[in-house]
Amino acid sequence: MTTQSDSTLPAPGTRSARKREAILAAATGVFLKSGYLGTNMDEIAALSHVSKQTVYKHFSSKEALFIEIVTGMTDITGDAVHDYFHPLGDNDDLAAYLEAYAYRQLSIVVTPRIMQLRRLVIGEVSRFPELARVLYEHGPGRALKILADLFQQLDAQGRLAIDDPVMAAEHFNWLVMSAPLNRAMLLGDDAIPGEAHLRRYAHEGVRVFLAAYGAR
Amino acid sequence: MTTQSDSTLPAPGTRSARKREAILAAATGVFLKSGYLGTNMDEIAALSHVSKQTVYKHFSSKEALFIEIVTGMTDITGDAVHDYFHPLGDNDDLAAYLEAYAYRQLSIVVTPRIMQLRRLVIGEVSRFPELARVLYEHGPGRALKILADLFQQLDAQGRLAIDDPVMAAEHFNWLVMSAPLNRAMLLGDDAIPGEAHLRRYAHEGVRVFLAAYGAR
DNA sequence: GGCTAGAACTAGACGGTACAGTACTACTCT
DNA sequence: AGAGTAGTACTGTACCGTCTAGTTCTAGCC
Repeated sequence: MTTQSDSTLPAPGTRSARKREAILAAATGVFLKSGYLGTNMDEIAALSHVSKQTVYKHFSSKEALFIEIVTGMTDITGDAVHDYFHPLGDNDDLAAYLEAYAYRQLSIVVTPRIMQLRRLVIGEVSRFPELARVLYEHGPGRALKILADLFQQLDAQGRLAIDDPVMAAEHFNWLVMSAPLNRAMLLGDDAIPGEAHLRRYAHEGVRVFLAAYGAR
Repeated sequence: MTTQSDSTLPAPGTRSARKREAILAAATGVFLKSGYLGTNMDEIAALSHVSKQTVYKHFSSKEALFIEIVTGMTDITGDAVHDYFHPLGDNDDLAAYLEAYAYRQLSIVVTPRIMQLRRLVIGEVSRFPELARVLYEHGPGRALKILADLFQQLDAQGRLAIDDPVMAAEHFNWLVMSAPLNRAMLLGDDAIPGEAHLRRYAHEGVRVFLAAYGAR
């Protein structure tokens, strides 16, 4: 699931690999701060304490470096949300289970770095449509698929009453995520709600969801 | 509510005013297509069949022109959503009323131009935080305020059962808007759902909302 | 350990291009 | 007549990607 600019990466731990990591780290910061066009390669070189030559030895162009960074962050974030996903046991409390899932997702996504990544990718949809598609599929798309499967199962078990699992997944996902996400997208990182608020969004979102889709 | 770059606008209908409109129209297209940094003033001048001198006679800088365009579009769109807002009569069907409101909002916002405006503003949050704040307040912020007031009234009338009107407004708003909005934000204008789909989002959103907040 | 060949890296200059905003002269609409 | 505009050259700056010459690291071998 990882993408790399070249077929050969330097062996980990070597000087080359360390430089490469330094470049990636610095470039990530600069791209997130200044956007694609607003970023210049001299600043990246300076910030990573590396010569521009070395930057171009590791990444063939500004565009390649940008793509590498965005896909990397996208992969890592998507994995973080779903890696700890454990199935629901027959005797587990459904509301608590959904709330825990909702809160984990919120607390990972509604984060300054990830919010800025979203802003960056959204701003570049026309220049890099493929990148935005990947972000959608590794983010909301993946979550929606998992939730739809889960809800279909729970419907079959009689624990939920669901006609259209995909619609239900969308409702669940956005009931929980939308309010804090959209606020933070436009109002900036200062508008990111604290932990208590996020827990409340998770709780109330699940409450509404179960009122509409709970087994009768 | 309208913003203007200078305190004096040319009298409408004059050559000056016509040129100004031509510049605004052309610049809108270019900014929406290429973003702030990706836009160049020569292209705007050429597209509006006007010399660069004239562009700078009407707008003091690229930044001023950009701000003018974004605030203008934001104002117009916010007004379009709420101008036709008529209050709910005592005997009107609540579900139908909410569905109509939801559909109107969807059909205005989930539109190539407005989606591209959102992408543009979101991508420039760090460069123009004030612009993003204005977009939030004239868009979601305004809608949330109106909905919260409405829900509070309906709760007092016993037609809804609502503890927290703001939370309810957020749930309503995003139940309806989020799925199509987020798809289109990242997947591009081709992913904008057709009318039938938008109606279904409005219908299902209202259904879930009423299941959770309907009077018992 | 010490030695060497080759790879990786540094520092900065440079070519080429793009572009915001200005200057200047001639034209044209009111 | 005179304000507004066209056309276009120009200034100054920014920046991607390359090049060059000199330096430092690394891996393998004695």
